[in-house]
Amino acid sequence: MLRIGKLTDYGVLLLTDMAAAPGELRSATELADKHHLGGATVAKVIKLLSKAQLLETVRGSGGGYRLCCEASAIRMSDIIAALEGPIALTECSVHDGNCSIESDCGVRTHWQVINNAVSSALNNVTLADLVKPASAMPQEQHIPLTAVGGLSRA
Amino acid sequence: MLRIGKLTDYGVLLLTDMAAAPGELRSATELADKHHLGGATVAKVIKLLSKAQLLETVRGSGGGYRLCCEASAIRMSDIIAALEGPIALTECSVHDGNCSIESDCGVRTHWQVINNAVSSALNNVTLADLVKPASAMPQEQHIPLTAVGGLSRA
DNA sequence: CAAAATAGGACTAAAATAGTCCTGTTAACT
DNA sequence: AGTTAACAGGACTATTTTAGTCCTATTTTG
Repeated sequence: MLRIGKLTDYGVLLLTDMAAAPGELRSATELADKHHLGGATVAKVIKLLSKAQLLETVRGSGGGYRLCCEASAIRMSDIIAALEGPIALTECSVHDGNCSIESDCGVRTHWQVINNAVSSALNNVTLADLVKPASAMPQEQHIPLTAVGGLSRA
Repeated sequence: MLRIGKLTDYGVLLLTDMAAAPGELRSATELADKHHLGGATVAKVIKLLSKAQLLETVRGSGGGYRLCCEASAIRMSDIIAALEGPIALTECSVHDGNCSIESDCGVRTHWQVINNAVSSALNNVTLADLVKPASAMPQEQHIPLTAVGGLSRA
């Protein structure tokens, strides 16, 4: 299973919630209560999102968080990058060098191809798409490879 | 980092190697030596690929493995599924039910959207694409979301 | 100055992954 | 027939990653 961490899952949940009431401030505890998640955990997730500037924060009593911008401007790839680090399927695609089998590997460049395909997919789904009813989403369709490549790390 | 396991990495390496000399039989130890990987580890990876029928196997002395079919018929999604199980980013997209926050979640359906985007990308990269020189791969290109959806679990 | 928030980092516990090993089966070769 | 080279399958262990918690500092309102 090509896996994404739970924290990212929570992150998407929280962001989706916030996107539903744009501009409103939400405190971490408020969100934790609402979604039945641990307060500390929510705080952790939200701090990461905030550090990545996907959220605007207001400090001090009465403060909280809100989306940095329109839901349509927040891409899935941004969210994942914020919570799991750079989108890369393998080590060698993130920092190019020193894997043990590097010398004869020759596959490294090819992982880039795959990474690009995935990044590209993730760049094209935004928070706004998640808020829309799922029925509005398109169905299966073959994408020729020539339309898939690209994107080194936007 | 949206991560794929090391075993999958090895798997791609081994398959790529085999794709370069189609039809030739390779033993697990031979492959391990060639790529400086542990014999037991290679055996494990290769047995998984074989169980998923991406490889044909010949048992007994002098036996070994070879690709089940043309490189262009082996999709990245097949390889990942063989080595990591069904392609799904979150638990709840694989077996629908019983996550702790299920009741108010409402995001579950949306993960499907994301899964589909990723699956689709992975369905459109084959072993043959990895064997080709990377320069032959297409560059960045915007894919409208309407072209991305689909694919419930091919 | 007290209370309600966020900021940031350190620590612990739990889960997933990688790696190893063992025992059984199949087939070639002598 | 016996020995050897290979695959099949599963169990186990160690390592690494991830999740979750907690503590201390800072900011701002009332």
